[in-house]
Amino acid sequence: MSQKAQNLRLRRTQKLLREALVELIEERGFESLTVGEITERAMISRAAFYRNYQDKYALVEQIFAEAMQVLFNALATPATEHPPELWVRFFEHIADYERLYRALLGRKGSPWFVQKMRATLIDLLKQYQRLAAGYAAPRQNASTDVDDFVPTLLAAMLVEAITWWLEHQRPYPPEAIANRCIALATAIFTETGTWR
Amino acid sequence: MSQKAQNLRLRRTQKLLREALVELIEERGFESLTVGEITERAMISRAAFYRNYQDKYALVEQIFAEAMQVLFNALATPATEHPPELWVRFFEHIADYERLYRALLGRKGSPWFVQKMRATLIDLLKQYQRLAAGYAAPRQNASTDVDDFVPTLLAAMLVEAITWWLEHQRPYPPEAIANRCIALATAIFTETGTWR
DNA sequence: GGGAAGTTGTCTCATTTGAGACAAGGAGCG
DNA sequence: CGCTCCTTGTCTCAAATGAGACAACTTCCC
Repeated sequence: MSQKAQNLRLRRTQKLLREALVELIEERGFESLTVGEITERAMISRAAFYRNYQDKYALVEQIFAEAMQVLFNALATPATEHPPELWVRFFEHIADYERLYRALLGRKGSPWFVQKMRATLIDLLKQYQRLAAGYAAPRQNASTDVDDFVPTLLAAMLVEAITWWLEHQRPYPPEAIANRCIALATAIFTETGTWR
Repeated sequence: MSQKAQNLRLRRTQKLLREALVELIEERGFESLTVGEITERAMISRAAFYRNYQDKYALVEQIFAEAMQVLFNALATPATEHPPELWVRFFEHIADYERLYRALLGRKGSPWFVQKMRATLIDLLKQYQRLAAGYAAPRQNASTDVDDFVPTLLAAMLVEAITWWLEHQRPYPPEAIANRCIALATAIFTETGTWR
């Protein structure tokens, strides 16, 4: 992975594939795409694709994993940040990768990827939940009472929020959508007693 | 040439270089660009550049030559076309390659390329002149009395027209600018007695 | 003038890629 | 069912590229 990252040819191949993928999803949707179409648009050989990826899903997974890495690095930069800032940065990240997320989550996107995005958000939400709980009132045995129910519903809500935001040409800035989502999340956490 | 054209890697390398070149000209101008900058942006190695091109001028020459080839193919498609159609197609071609020509001819472009463009247009104008003369009144010894003076001035005028058109966001369609240029050219040809 | 830094143009060798063929397995259709 | 067409996933060998070093040259700045 670190070996690959510094190899110009592999990075270039991946970049060309990523751009071709986004273009083709916008034109024809993800599910019906063939590996041959993607590689033709990307101007690389089909053999080179299969040397680097198992299938088109593996390509998306790598692209998504790298985007998440960028996000986590951005989130980790100032260590002493307050929780709300996290979600602003999250939506800023979404805005940075707008074309990618709109393609994958939108009408022509992939149910499979939507599911993947939800799973990632569930993890992020559980981390956030622990963090917020820690800020509010540190407990001795906080590690066991975090269950999946509320994060699962919130993740679905967030994916919808992202999709709506991107498909409506981002009607307001990242801060605004982040704050609205935080308000909703806080309400739900409070309501269900999971929060504080 | 025909060998190279069907080689995916060479075509891809050229395409990446062309896009990087246009981007960098827009940002920093042509003259001060280094080969290293272009190859870095294009995500290819400097060694690969020098394997395929002598220097950055050779790169521009190839890009321009291929654009001209596309134009000539477009011009040649219907053989029984009237002269005016030629210039409409010419400006349509300019519009197709807008970014390239704007970068190379505009403020951040290259005097060297402007000169090259003029030379190409002089050739095209002389062909057009012979063609028009042939349509109007075929002569026995038409090949000797075509001199360079009027084509040279007209070419300079055309380059200015193209540059103006592109730098003003193409205020009217190809047909309109073509017809205006034809009107001017006809006036000059008529005035100097070179026409008919 | 002279030194430092950057650029050019060239080279070699390891690595990645392209072309093309192949079997296997759908998907659509008569 | 059987047929055709397309896609997948894998393989080999030839060809292009990447990394890195190099001398020669320019530019810039002291």
